[in-house]
Amino acid sequence: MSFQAPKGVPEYFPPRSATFLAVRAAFATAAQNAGYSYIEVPVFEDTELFARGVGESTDVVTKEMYTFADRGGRSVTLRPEFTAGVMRSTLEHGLHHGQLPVKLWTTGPAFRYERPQAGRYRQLQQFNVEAIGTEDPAVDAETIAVAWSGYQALGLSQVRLLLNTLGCKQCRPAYRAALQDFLRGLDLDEATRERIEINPLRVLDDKRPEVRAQVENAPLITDHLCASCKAHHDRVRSLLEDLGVPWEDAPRLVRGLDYYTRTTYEFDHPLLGAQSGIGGGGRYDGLSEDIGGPPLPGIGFAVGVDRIILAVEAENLSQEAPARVAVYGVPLGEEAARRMFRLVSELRAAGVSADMAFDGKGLKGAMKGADRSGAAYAVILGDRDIAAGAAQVKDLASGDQTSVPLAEIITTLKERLTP
RNA sequence: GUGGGUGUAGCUCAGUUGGCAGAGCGCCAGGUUGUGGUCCUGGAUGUCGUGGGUUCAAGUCCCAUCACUCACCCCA
Repeated sequence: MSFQAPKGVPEYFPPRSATFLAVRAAFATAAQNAGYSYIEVPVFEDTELFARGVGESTDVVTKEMYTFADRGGRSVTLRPEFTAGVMRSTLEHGLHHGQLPVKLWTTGPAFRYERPQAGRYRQLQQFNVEAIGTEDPAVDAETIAVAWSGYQALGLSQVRLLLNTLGCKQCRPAYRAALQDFLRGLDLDEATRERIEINPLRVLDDKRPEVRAQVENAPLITDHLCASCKAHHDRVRSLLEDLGVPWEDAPRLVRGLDYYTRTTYEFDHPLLGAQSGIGGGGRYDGLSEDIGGPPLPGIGFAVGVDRIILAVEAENLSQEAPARVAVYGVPLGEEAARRMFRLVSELRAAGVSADMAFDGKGLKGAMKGADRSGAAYAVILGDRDIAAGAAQVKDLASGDQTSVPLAEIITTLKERLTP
């Protein structure tokens, strides 16, 4: 076969795809339980939305976007993240004109043109939660709790929560200037020196040891917070404490998107190698205005479904493939195949999952199919049985087999399958 | 964008100083002509990533190229 999946695009097929759905379901349940509603937003948007929303100084915008001209000459971009699109949709449809906050969740693929590696893909699957129109630190803590319960529901026990604040429009500029003063005095490579001028906070997050050593004594935002940011941050932390969600203060934690303000956080998993961030979020109080909307604060997170799958596997939590069906039909001969096809359909209509052997398979092959389907019962039907007006119902676990009149097959199986 | 590693059966991988292309798992069939899962026996499947070079002879050595992969950077 001469085709292969595009570079950097992971695919999930059975049995592993079950874990994919389980991860989504765990977070969807957590979000729904906390009163978040589903929103479906476009996979591509006007390029300008991301440029302004995510930020011109970010790597995501400057070198990682899948941007192209459509046939009408418009520049569109496959979403590199969800928050800008969710905010745009909220503003466009006036969701914020009702009671606030607007609490939304969404999920699907996002796209970034990067060199793939373990846990880093060009098409990545995210699960997002956004609470728009609130400054209440309790909602900051709520979003963290929602993500946390998603991880818990999957059984992950090694997730670390790193928490920081980035200050706000009032206090960040002064801190930024102080940080730049400090960083300009260091011995750094050219790319990093440029970053000092564009986005100095990100230098703090550099993972290279030689950089880390030098920023050891850099001024920290936590020492430069205004009174309201400090109160906000303290409140978030004390609420987390009330909930029993453990966190680590990470005063050097910076997120890569420009819109973050105040609360920022990241979930890490120690077993994943270089790309250990399995989720991250924060407050984006200026985003609405950045894209031409009214002042409208917000807080939310994205978790990486692909990386969570890796974490689930690293902690050996992958579930065994569930039985595909409860009943499997084994027809012998043309007439039996026709009757079985209808019986299987009737079983499904009666709420009993069922499959059957096709292609005129022989008894041995069909029974093998029954075994692999994970079915609890096989229904065997041959000419002999049709003549007798009955089918053989075999309990595949015990091997016991009984003859059941055709008219009673469905009720018998329903009964036996009900615990 | 930068650097390292790896390409052999459907999958995971072995393949010696260059000398007949292999194993396990899976798949198919038979043992059992109406019975799966265990067991036994047998069977099929390869442009050895691709192109070139060296050699009597290349999976093995050399060059190029492509793909995959890990890491930097960045982020979910």
